[in-house]
Amino acid sequence: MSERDAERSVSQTVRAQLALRDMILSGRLRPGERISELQAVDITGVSRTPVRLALVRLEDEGLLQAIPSGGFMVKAFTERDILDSIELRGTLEGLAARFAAERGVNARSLEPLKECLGDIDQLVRQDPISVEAFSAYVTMNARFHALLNELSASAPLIREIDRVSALPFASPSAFVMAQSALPEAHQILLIGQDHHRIVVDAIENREGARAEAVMREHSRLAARNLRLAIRNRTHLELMPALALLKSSAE
Amino acid sequence: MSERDAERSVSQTVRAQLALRDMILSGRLRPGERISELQAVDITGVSRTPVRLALVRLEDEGLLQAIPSGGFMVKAFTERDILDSIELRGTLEGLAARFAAERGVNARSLEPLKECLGDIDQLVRQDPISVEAFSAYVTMNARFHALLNELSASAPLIREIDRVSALPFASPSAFVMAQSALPEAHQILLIGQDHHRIVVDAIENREGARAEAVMREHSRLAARNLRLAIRNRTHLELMPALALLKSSAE
DNA sequence: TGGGTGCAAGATGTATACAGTAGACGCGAT
DNA sequence: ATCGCGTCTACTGTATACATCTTGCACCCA
Repeated sequence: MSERDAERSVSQTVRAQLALRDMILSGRLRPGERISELQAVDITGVSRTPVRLALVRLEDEGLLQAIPSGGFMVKAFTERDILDSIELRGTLEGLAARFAAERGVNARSLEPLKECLGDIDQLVRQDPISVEAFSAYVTMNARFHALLNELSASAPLIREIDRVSALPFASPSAFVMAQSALPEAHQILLIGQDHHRIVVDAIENREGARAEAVMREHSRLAARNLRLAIRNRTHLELMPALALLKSSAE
Repeated sequence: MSERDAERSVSQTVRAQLALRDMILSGRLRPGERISELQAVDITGVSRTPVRLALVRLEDEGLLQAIPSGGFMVKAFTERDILDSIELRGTLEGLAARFAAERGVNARSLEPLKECLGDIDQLVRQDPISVEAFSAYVTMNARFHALLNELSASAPLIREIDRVSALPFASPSAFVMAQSALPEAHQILLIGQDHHRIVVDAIENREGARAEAVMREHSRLAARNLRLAIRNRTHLELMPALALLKSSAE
């Protein structure tokens, strides 16, 4: 399918949503700035109706904030908001891991997870790790987390995790690329992979508390990465989500 | 302000949303049933544009489910979904309590919470408890939980708690009224109030783990109520949310 | 009789016209 | 000079007309 066909196949609403999200995350629309519907029409090239739907969707995605008198503005986040969102994700993923462990999962469901574990092993075995490997890690890591969440077999929980992870700075892989520029990079990746291994082991042995605790701690690696990267001012361009930071030290 | 004025002052979108939500929760629209936009126009009396927005909002509220080929259907929930949602709320409220405890709150912020505690005390002191007192309890309980969540001072967390609690069967007071018909009613209320007291104490003493644990356990009272009420088949009409139950034993 | 194809009806997706309202700017009066 | 009022502009909220797509039913052919 050609790119043009693909563009035609998605609805105007989705197209508008993607375009606006891109504008926001790239920082071309600054936090606090009001987005008028007509302005959004100019940006996206679609009419007001789908633009309106896209704005509503971006609002509950958390990127926009409704103005009481009508309309929307770009939401601003504090560093605390970001750290809290990461802790929030960790808590939810911890709950998912606990559910999986306590309720038990059959051996076959664990197979793809272990396979994924092996794939990541191969990546982190390199020293130093290439940028391509980092990029591959982001993909595999996302897959691992998705598989893990599914093991909870809890639709309401998965829904909330997906929602929280949709925030650009709260996803499991948000700051992995930024981390690639840090001297501690390799070590952090090895620790993260150890967490992965432990949580699978805990689930297999039906150790709910252990599974929960390690997933919580796992999310704090992302918090650590964020703090390191901000303090070192290294490669802030690898973390586009930071465009949403209020009073940013950018 | 007259009722008619009030009706005029809210937008058509909100009015449509309220009308449709009412139809869903009252069971007049059955789980799995498709809601066409034109049908919704007939029900609400507003045009398709605001109806569409209302449907989108109800979707991310969790009451509707998008159909891949377009349109929406009423979402169906299993008993497990409901129990998981309650556990989910408890986990989030636990996190809020832990944040409050670990980060510390000044004495003045605790005052309204303690006041609320006292008000609930007066209610549960009655024996037996009148239906009016149960109704008042629902209000005070909601206030207590709201104040507690605010103590976390975490906007992202409060946002998620509000979202989860918006599900009609996951809110802190969802099954309190049903409980009013149970013989264990008074005892359960006293235990719940004890939890309230403990979490305030834990926050005051900066005992994060204790605050978190008690709020988790607190939510399980709701789960217990639900199970009791369903098994006893008592006053299912007091739990309109159960209209959403899949293959319900209604 | 069963399966496939085509048509029709009704649904959603989209665009646009119109109405109502909030906010800003300027002008006048005190 | 400052405060208040009025007007004007531009935005959002709403309704509706049009286009496209899905789906269900009927008919025809094998």
